[in-house]
Amino acid sequence: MLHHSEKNKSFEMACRQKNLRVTPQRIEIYKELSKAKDHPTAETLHKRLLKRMPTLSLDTVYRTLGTLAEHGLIHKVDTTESQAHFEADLSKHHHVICARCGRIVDFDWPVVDESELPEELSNWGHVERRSLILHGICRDCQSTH
Amino acid sequence: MLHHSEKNKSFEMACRQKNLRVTPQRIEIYKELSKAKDHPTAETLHKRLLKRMPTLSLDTVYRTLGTLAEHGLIHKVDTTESQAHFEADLSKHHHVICARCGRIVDFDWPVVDESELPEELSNWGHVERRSLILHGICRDCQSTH
DNA sequence: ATACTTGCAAAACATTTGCAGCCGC
DNA sequence: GCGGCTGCAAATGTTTTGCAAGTAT
Repeated sequence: MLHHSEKNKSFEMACRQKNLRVTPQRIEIYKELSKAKDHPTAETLHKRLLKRMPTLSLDTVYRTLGTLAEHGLIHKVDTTESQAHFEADLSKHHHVICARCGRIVDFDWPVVDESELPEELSNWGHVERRSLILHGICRDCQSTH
Repeated sequence: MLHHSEKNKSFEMACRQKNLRVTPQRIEIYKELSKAKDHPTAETLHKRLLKRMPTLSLDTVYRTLGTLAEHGLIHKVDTTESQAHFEADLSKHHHVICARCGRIVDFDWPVVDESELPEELSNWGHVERRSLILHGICRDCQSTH
C-alpha cells in the first residue's frame, strides 16, 4: 500500500508517461478520487472538490475522469446504473452492489483473478482485466425491510 | 433450451405471476430481445420493432425494459457505457466486452458460478447473482489495428 | 369497473462539444 | 511559443415523467 504522497507522485509520473499535462485540476480530481471509498460519480466528486476549488467546472471533471479512464490511470466501474462511477484503486478487486441503496463495496477474490479462463475464450482476443459484479441486497437494506 | 413458443408462454406466465399485464407491446419487446444475440440498447430494440409495430413509442420500450428488469424477467448488462444494454437470457453466464468496438459476447465459466464466495462477504447481505465482465480487445479489432 | 399501460409531449438527467483564453512544458 | 487544458455556454444524448386515452383483467 502506497502512502498518499507517493501515490500522488506516481500519478504525476504516470501522466507524464502518457503525455498528459499535470494540471492542478487533474491532481486534485485524482487526489479526491483516491481518498474516496465510495466509487463516486463525476457530479459527487465535483461537489466535494468545489469546497477546495470553487472555480472547478463540472465538465472538466467529466473530461478529466474520461481521459484518466481512457489511459488506464483510473477505472470506470461496471454498473447497470445510468451514472458512471469511478475508482482510483487499480489493484485486482471486485464489487458487490446493493440493488436497493446502490452502495458499491470492494472485495478480493483471487479465484477469479487467477483461474485460467475457459477454453471458449481462447481466440476471442486479448483479455486485459477481469471485473466481477455481485448483485444483491446488503444487510442494512434487508433489515430496513 | 426452450423453444421460442414455450419461452413466450412462460414469459406470459411470469408476467401474470408478477402482476404485470400481458400487453402486445411487452410480448413483442420481449420476443425481439429474446431473439437478439447482441445485447441491444432500448433504442436499437425500438428501431427493430418499428418495422412490425409502427406506433410503438421509444418511451414504452424504456419503460418496459425497466419494468421487466426490475422484476427479474430480463437483465441489464453491467457496463461502463452510458447506454444500457439488455438481454433476455437469464441463465448463468458472463460477458467479454471489446473496448474498441463495444461488442458484448457471452461465455460460461462455472468456476465463477460455483466457487464459494470469499469469507469477507459472509455478512454483507444476500448475494443474488454473479456477473463477470472481461475487458479487452477482440480479435477483429486487434487485426484492424 | 378498475387499475395498469401506452403514446405523446415535455422535462429531467447525464454527458459531450466548440471555442476563446490560459497555462504546462 | 506551441499545443494541450480549462471554463463557459450550448448542444447532444439518454432516460424519466405527467397526463389523458386506451386496454387487460
